[in-house]
Amino acid sequence: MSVFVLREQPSLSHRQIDYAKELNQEQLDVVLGGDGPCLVLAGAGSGKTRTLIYRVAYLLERGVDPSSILLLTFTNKAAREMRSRVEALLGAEARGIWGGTFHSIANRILRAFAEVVGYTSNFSILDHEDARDLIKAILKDLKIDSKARRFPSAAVVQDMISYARNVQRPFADVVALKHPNFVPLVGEIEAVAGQYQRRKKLANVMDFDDLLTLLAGLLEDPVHGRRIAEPFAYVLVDEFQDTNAIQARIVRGFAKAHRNILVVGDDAQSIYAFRGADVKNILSFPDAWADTNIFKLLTNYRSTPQILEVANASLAHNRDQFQKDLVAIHRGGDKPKLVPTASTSEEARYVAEQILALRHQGTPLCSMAVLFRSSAHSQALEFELMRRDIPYEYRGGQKFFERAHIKDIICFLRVAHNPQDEVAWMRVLGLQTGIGEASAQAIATQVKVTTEFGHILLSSHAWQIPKRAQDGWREFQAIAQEMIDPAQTPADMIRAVTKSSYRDYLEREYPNWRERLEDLEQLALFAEGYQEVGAFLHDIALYDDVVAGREGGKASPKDEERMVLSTIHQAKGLEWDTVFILHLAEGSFPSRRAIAEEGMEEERRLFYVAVTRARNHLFLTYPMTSGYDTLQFNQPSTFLEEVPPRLFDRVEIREADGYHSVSIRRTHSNTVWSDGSERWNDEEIIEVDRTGEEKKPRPLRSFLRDL
DNA sequence: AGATTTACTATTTTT
DNA sequence: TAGTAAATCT
Repeated sequence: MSVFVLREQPSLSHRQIDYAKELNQEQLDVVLGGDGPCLVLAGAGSGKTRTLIYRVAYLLERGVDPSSILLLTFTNKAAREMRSRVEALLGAEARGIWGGTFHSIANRILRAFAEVVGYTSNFSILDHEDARDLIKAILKDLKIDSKARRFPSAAVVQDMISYARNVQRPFADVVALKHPNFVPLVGEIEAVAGQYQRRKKLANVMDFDDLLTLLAGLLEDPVHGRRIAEPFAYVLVDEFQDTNAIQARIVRGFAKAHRNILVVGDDAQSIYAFRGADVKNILSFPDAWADTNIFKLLTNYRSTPQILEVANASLAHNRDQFQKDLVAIHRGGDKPKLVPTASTSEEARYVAEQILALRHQGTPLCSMAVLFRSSAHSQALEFELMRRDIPYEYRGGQKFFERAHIKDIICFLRVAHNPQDEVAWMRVLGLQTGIGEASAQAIATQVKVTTEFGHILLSSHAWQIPKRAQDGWREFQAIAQEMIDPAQTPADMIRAVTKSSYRDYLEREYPNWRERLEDLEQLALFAEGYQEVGAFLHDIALYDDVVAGREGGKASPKDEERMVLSTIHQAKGLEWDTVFILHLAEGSFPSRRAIAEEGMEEERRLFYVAVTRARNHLFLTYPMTSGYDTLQFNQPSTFLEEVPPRLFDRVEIREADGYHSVSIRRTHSNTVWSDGSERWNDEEIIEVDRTGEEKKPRPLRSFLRDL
C-alpha cells in the first residue's frame, strides 16, 4: 500500500507520522487517495496542510499526471509552500501540479479565454485602490456629490458592489443588509455599479471580482466549461471555511465532472466574513455533494496544553460554533504570559527585550513572530526593532506592489501595454505638475481611443489638451518616447522611467526618495526575468510576494534568519515556537467596529487563530494607555477577560531601567476563594531582568510618571 | 468659477 | 495614507 511507503519515508518528520497514525488504514485510503467528495474538518494545528500534501503525494505515487491536480489555496504563499513540500517528498515530478489562489488560477485561464468573455488577452487587473479610483471618477462624472446628498462614498459603493458579487445576491439585498440607510438610493447606486461595469470593459480591465465571476461563468458554459475543467481529475481546496458563494461556484465548476474533491477547513478559523466568506459553505458541503466522506481531526500536534486551554476557553464563548475541544498531544509547557504595559512604547520595549532574551536562550529569530490585529499596531515595535538591529520581516500593511512609486511605474507600463487602461492613464497623467484629476480625465478619454501606444506621440496635435495641462502633457510624451525608443523589455522600460523626470518628481515629493529609487531598481531587477511586458504585468498583478516584503535590521552573517511581524489574517496557516500578540486592548482588538456591529464572534475567531499559531511560548500584551498627542486609557480586551485568569501567568512591569534592561515583576500563581473569585498571590512576586535572572526588588515607579 | 495644491485629521482585516 | 477643507492658480 502506497501509504506505507509514505509513512516510512525517512524525510518525514515525527509529527507527520503522527498524523498518519491518527486515522486507520481504511480512512487513510479515503482521505488520501479515495474517489468521490471528501470533507476534512480539522482543528487548528491538526494537520490540514499535511492532509493536502499527503493526498498530492499519494496521487503522484500512484502515477497520476501532476497536471490533472488542481490545488486551490488562499494565498500564493500557501500554494508555493505546499508545492515545495511535495517536491521535498517526491522530487521534481510535483512541478506540474496546478496550484494557486482562486484569483491567480482565474487569471491564467482567462488569458486564454479572454475573447470568449469579451476582453482582449492584454487586459489589466485593477487592485482595490485602482477600482475605488474608477468609482470615484464615475461619481464625479455623474455629478453625484456624495457629501451634499448623503450618497455613499466611493469606498462604500465599492464595498457593496464587491460584496454583492462575492455572496451572489441581488444588489438591493446587500444594500439593505449592510447599509440600510441607503435603501432609498438603491436605484442610483445600481446605476453607478452598471457604469462601473461598462467602464471596466471599455478600458479592457478586470477587478478581482471580475476574475472570479467570469471564471465561474466560463466553467458553467457547456462547451468551454467542459474544456477547462475536464483535465482536472483531482480538485483540492485549502481553508474552505473562508470561501464565499462565488468561490463555491468555481469549486463546483471544476469538480463536478470527476467528483474527486477534497476540501479541508475549520469553522472556528473563519475570519473573512467581511469579504463574503460563509461558514455554511463548509457545513453544508455534504448536502451539496452526495456521498461525502467526513473526517474530523481533533488532535493538536502544534501547541502545548497551556496554550490550547486558552484557545478553547476563549472559543467556548462563541455560540455559532461547532463544539470541539482540541486535545494536545504535547505535554508540559509554561502558561501563556499576560502582560499589561504602561504605554505602547513600553509594550514595544518589553517585546523586544523578550525576543533578545529568548534568542539568548537559544530560540532562533525565525521561530518567533509578533502578531497584531491592525497594521498600525506594529509601528512602535518596528521602531524598537530597528533601533536594536533585530532583523525582521514585515507582513501586512502595504505590499510591495501597492507602494505609490511602484504603482506609478507599473502604470507607465500598463498604458504602454494596454492603452485603453483608463485607470492607469489617470495615474500617470496626474503625476505631472499642472495636471490634476480634471485635466487627466479630459486627456485620458481622448488618448485611450488609440490602440498603439506609439501613436500618442504623433497624433496629439489632434487632441484638445487643457491649457494648464500642456506642459505636463509634453513632459509625459518625452517619458513615453524614452520608454519605447531603444528597447521593449520591461526592465528597460522601468529604468527609462526611473531616469526620466519622474526621478525629479520623487526627489521633490518624498524625503525617502533614495529608498524608493532602490525599490524601483529592485523592481527592474525582478523584471529582467521577463522578455515581454505583458507577461511581466500579468504575473505581478496577483503574485505580490514575488518580491519580499518590507525588511528591517541587518541580519548578522551568523544568523541570516529574521523574525516575523504579521497581521493575524496573514498569519493564518502558519506556526512559530514563540508568538507575541500585541495591543489586546478593548477597541483595538476587538476593534471598535466589531463591538459596534456585532462582529464579536468573528473577532473572537481571529483571536483563536492568533493564539493557536504558537507552539511553545505565547505572550499576550496590551498597553494600558495609548495615543500620540492625547492620552487614552485602555481596558484589557474582552478576550483576555473571558479567559479564566488562572490560565495566564501575569507579568507586571514595575521598573523601566533605561532602555536596555526592563525588569519585570511576575506573579506565578493565584488563589481561588471559596466564593469562586480569584485573587493574585502577591507573595510570589519576583523581579527578573531580560535574561530571566532574578533581581533584587526596587521601589515601584508609577507608570504615569514614565510617560 | 473651476481646477489644483496644500494642510490637516484619524486609521481593520485581503485576493 | 485617504478624505476633506481651505488656500492659491488660471
